[in-house]
Amino acid sequence: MTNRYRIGDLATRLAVPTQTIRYYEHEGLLPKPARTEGNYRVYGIAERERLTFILHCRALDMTLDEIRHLLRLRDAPGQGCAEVNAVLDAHIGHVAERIRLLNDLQLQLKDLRARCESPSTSKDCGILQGLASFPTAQDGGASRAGGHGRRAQE
Amino acid sequence: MTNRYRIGDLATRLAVPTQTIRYYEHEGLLPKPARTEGNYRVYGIAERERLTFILHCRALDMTLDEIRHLLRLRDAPGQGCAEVNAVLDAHIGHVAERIRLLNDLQLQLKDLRARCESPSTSKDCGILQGLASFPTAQDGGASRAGGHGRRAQE
DNA sequence: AGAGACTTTATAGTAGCTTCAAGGTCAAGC
DNA sequence: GCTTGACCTTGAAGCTACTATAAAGTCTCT
Repeated sequence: MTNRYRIGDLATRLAVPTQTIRYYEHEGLLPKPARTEGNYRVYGIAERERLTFILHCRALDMTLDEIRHLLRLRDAPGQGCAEVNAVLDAHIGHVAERIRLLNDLQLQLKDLRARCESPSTSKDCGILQGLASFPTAQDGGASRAGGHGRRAQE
Repeated sequence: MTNRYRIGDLATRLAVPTQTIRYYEHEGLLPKPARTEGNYRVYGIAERERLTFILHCRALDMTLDEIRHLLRLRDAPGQGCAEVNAVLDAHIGHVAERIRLLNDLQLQLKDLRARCESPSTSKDCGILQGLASFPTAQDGGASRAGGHGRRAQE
């Protein structure tokens, strides 16, 4: 029976760092596991499935808060699942919004880039001038709400 | 002549928090400004234009590192501007990649969402089951490199 | 008994801010 | 002169979702 794992086993099997598992425990996404005599964490099938669930959600770019929410719903099997749909729909909405913002952004960037096709000195560079005088995005543009976070580990 | 600002004036005019201006100074994007007798920062037109440049770059979702790079090029007006083009092209590439990842994600999310159109109990919810058993994105999917950072200040 | 792989906890660092705390400065009003 | 309130100062902590490091303890094999 391979249904008892130490943290490293679980980490290897699910291809996630051990620290991340401990972090999820710290954040309350995973319960505090049983311990061996030597104080090592011991996980069973239930925990493995719970972690799999979490990792799938993360792969879909949900925040830990969204995942916490889904886990709570998952832990209440008698409840209706309308709320599950709501969480997912909200997430789909967030992603759609981000895509929209990034597409806007891409248009602006290409527009800017087109200002300097012919090499000149940076004193006369259409791009640098564009960045200095471009109309500030008052409310229609990407503003600073577009979000960052690319380059997680490039 | 309205070409001397205290930090609050500048912040109001460019619609950015004062702390952010101080932060950019700390990060070396803005130079250390002159001070009044009472140790208040004083800004002139040049600083205002520099900050405008920075804010436009941020509105285009560039990182502070990218902006630092562009500012350095801007401060060397005799240099060719091929490097400006390169920075911008790289940034356009980053944004394109993020859009691609998010589109993938959106497909997966909609697929998942389609598993639960009819309301049932969460014990039988197709979405929760899908999240528990979905094939883990080994390397082709969005994985965890897709980046976060949405909801900067929702 | 000792080497090496694994585990434990606690702490600090990442990006780009935002928020807070404790205090100093300045102009107006009484 | 003194107070009120708006503004400014610095420094430190908090946010997300980890990642990395350090110093120590445990386990397994020979």
